[in-house]
Amino acid sequence: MKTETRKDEIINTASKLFKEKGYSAVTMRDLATAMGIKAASLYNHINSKQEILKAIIISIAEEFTNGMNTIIQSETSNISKLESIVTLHVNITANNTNGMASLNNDWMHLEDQLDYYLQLRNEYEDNFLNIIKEGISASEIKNSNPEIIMFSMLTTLRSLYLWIPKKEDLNANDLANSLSEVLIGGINN
Amino acid sequence: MKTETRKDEIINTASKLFKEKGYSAVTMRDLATAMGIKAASLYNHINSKQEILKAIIISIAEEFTNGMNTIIQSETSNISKLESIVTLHVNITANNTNGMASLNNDWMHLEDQLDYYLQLRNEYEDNFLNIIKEGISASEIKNSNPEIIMFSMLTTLRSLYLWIPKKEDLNANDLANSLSEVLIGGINN
DNA sequence: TCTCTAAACTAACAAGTGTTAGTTTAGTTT
DNA sequence: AAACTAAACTAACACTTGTTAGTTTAGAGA
Repeated sequence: MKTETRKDEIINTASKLFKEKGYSAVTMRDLATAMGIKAASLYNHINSKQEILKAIIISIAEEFTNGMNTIIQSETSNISKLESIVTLHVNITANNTNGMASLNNDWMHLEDQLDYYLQLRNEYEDNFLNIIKEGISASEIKNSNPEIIMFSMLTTLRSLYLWIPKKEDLNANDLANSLSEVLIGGINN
Repeated sequence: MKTETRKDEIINTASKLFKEKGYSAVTMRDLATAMGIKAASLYNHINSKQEILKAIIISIAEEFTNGMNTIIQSETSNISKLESIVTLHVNITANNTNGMASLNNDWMHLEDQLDYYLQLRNEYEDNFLNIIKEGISASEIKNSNPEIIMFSMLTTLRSLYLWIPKKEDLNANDLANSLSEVLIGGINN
């Protein structure tokens, strides 16, 4: 755990503000005020507002990609892969709640990195859907519309950032288990 | 079906733009361009940008409140009330996809009407949660954490606006049925 | 033809936007 | 003591923002 640089502090503060009002509604003066400095001083540490957004979103997106790659390479049942996906989302979200808000709500304001982000997202969803389809083929999962199953799971998981901060008492493992029960218990044969 | 006034056209166009980039990132000049007119001309029909947001969000929020009131007064099982909630979301979303995006993502930019919106939302969630709790008491529903069940259902339903436009071929009834199967089938005893 | 009206226009405003340039401050290293 | 460095500052820029005021246009009703 490296010590937090001033740049990291700025990015973390920005994440919090972006979560509350969205990227476009947060000005560099808002961010500076939250840091207790003047707007121009921010530029000693970062190059642009856009760079902050990119730093927040891309690193999380890559965490998801890495996690998914590990999961698809694992030799287990498809149900257990889905459980791993739930855990992946709970873990990533639990340690970067604010950043997840930007990933969900402000990705379209990425400029140079927009295409790269969309590529990662599409690959992620393709992998997710394949696990469900193979689960259905293997009779592990009910023969419902696989896209609806993925949609239902993924939107729930993507919204965790709204829910986790309200339940500080609940630990990540318990939450992942309860969620798996609700989300997967339902589609299990 | 009254004919659409110029004001309605503006609100509908605004909904579409707000869905794509969010309220704060859409300028009055963007909106005017999309309408094929100049920004100042918008003010012949509307009083402010804020009024547009209010018109979009509050009317939908009230539709949900009305729908929920009908459901809680109906004399059926709690499971069937949950199915009605799914249908309510599918129907409202299907005929105002763009508006649902603002309701989900831009409610915090409401000014005068923010408290009213939050009141409606809180009441809605309280009613939703009560149905689940009563369903558990009556052994209609698995004894899982009721808040997690609501969270899972509600976030899925709130994200329908992203999903419905991609599946024009699927009709609202089929979607509501499939969704109920996935969402409720899982928690049914 | 004259008047009315819906809906567009041009021009401008005051405030707010992201960002740059150059300077000051205070602590650390040589 | 001198030099360096991280991190703040003031001042300003060019541009964009929502909005207002006053004017023009074109079609409908009298």
